[in-house]
Amino acid sequence: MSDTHTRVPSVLAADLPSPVPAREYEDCPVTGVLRRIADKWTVLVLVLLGRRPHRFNELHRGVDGISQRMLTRTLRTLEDDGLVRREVLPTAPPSVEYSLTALGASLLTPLSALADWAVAHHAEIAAARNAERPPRRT
Amino acid sequence: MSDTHTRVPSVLAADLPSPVPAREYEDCPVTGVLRRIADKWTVLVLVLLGRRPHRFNELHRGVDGISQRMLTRTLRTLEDDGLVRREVLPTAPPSVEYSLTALGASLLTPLSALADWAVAHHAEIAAARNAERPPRRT
DNA sequence: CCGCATCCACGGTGATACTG
DNA sequence: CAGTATCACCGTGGATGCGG
Repeated sequence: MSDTHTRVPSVLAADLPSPVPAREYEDCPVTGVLRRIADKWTVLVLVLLGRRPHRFNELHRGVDGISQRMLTRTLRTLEDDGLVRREVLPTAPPSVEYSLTALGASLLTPLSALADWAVAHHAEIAAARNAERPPRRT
Repeated sequence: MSDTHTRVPSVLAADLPSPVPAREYEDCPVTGVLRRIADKWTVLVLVLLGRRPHRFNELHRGVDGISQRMLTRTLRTLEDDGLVRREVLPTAPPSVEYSLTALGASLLTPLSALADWAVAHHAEIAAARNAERPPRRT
């Protein structure tokens, strides 16, 4: 594996000029969306909601280790971004159901592609990370 | 758009039991890889290197706004994870060339899927974010 | 049951200056 | 040219307790 700077399909190779002007990366949808979902809990919540709607404490129990604060924050941000829908059910006491919007559901597909890559290659990354570094020659 | 918790293909829906045990998300390759590449500059550097190899200052000029410090850090981490290869060229003065490894190049494909989604939907996210919030009824 | 407020620790990021 | 070193800021996230 030596010459691997292949032509990349899709927007990754197509969109960015070089030098990259400031707006191209500050407003970069790719980086923006990535940072949006790359926090500690968002992906897991999306995955659970991708299976079926959940109530708040159901998610709280389902995502082991998450605090109420972070679950609330995560759900609120997902709701604000239109990825998750919040519905107050007329029960007693009131319960709240969270489910994916169409937008949120559509995100799961490309997320799956990245997930597959991660599952397939994370061991290689871990191996490379643990390998000895050659001395920093300049 | 009301009932959108469709069956999700791939590992996203398949792998995680509910309740999710701690190890399933702490070591979660998906979240791990996401957090790995979701910093401010990594994607942009990967994109530029996906087109062709670059020298250090070439990248520094190519990614407008990045500091020397962050470029060094980004490249070092990418190198440590086996996504980028660093080669010292026997010129005078010595120059250093960075290029993608096969692993790094393979990441660009799923990244493109997410990028396409981001390009297609980031406006909807922005619109939802700017919309008025209904009052928080409980 | 659901969510918010407060306090606090940590890491990512930036500005600047220095070095082989 | 290709980095290192130092200082400082701020957003993320964890713990705990209160409120509707």
